[in-house]
Amino acid sequence: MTEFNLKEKFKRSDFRLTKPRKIIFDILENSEEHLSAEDIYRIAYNIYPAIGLTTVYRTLELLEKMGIVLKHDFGDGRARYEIRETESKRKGHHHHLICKMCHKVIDYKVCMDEEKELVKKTIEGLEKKYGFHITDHVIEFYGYCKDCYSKLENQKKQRRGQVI
Amino acid sequence: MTEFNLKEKFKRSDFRLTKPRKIIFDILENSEEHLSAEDIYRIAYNIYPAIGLTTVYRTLELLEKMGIVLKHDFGDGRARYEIRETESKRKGHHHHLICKMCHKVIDYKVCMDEEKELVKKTIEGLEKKYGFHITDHVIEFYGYCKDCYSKLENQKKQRRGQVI
DNA sequence: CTTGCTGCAAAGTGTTTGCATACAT
DNA sequence: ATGTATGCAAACACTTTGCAGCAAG
Repeated sequence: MTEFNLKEKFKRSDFRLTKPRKIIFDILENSEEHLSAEDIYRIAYNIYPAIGLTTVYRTLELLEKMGIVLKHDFGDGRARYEIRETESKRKGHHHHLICKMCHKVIDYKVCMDEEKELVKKTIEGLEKKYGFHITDHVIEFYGYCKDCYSKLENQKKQRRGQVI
Repeated sequence: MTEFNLKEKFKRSDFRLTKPRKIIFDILENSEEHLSAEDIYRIAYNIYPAIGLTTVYRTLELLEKMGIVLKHDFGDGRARYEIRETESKRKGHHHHLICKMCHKVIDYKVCMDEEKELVKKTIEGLEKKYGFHITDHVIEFYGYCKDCYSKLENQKKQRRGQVI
């Protein structure tokens, strides 16, 4: 059985359960979003204005090293953090669909057993072949969302118009 | 038939084929690595010391927008660029295996038709469901390479030793 | 009490921008 | 000739570090 409470998990570790950490854990556990350090800082600040952005960065770094949080780069110039599915009651395993223009990210649930099976097989193969110890995988699809795609098409049309 | 020469492709476009661009194209076409802007700048500098790092960034941005180059973040704090397989005689379609500690990246070729089929099916499903126009996908496995993994294990042992 | 954790300010680092000049077409 | 592309320097934005004080265990 997986334990879904970061605070519990932390008490059992050698790290200290401080006020800033408690707040950051709550935010991560209760968010569906991909939060940046700044996002988390702002939310935390409302609860506990004494908190510093540095602490947010340091806590996230710690959580990442502990394998509790995943750090992503979706191309908008800042790292985004997300709690792992095994640590969250809310998030199941999912992949990402990312707009290269507005950087919107859609989580989509993986339902196909076929895919899970294939990923498992791939991991086994890679670990054997390259001697890696694999802990995570990322499957992401990049492109343009509906809105940005039509903007793009309009731009093309306009450019053609100017040339004529 | 795909055209494998960036310079040719560029002549047909509305952009100007300048000396810095020629050099950057050559570097990208002839490299097997995932180069950073700085890497490319250094190689280019040896051929043409008048080149500026800014130009490298701007050229890479342009190539990315044209869909000729892929920009990656492997977690070492700088973007890395790689020519697309359709633009290169050298690189076939591949995915990445990334060490979270030393940031080494292994390219592995995808041979399984099963996987290609699944990816195709997934893309079609996502485009329909979310109205996205998908242009790229990324499949990456993260973990620790053999060396870093044993370093990690040693650290754990030492820490246990200290506690006793 | 001990020492890990915190917040602040400052430094660091990759990347982008403003601008006058050079150059491809 | 004309307008795009360039290189430099400066600006930016996110992230990390040094340090003295605070507080969890």
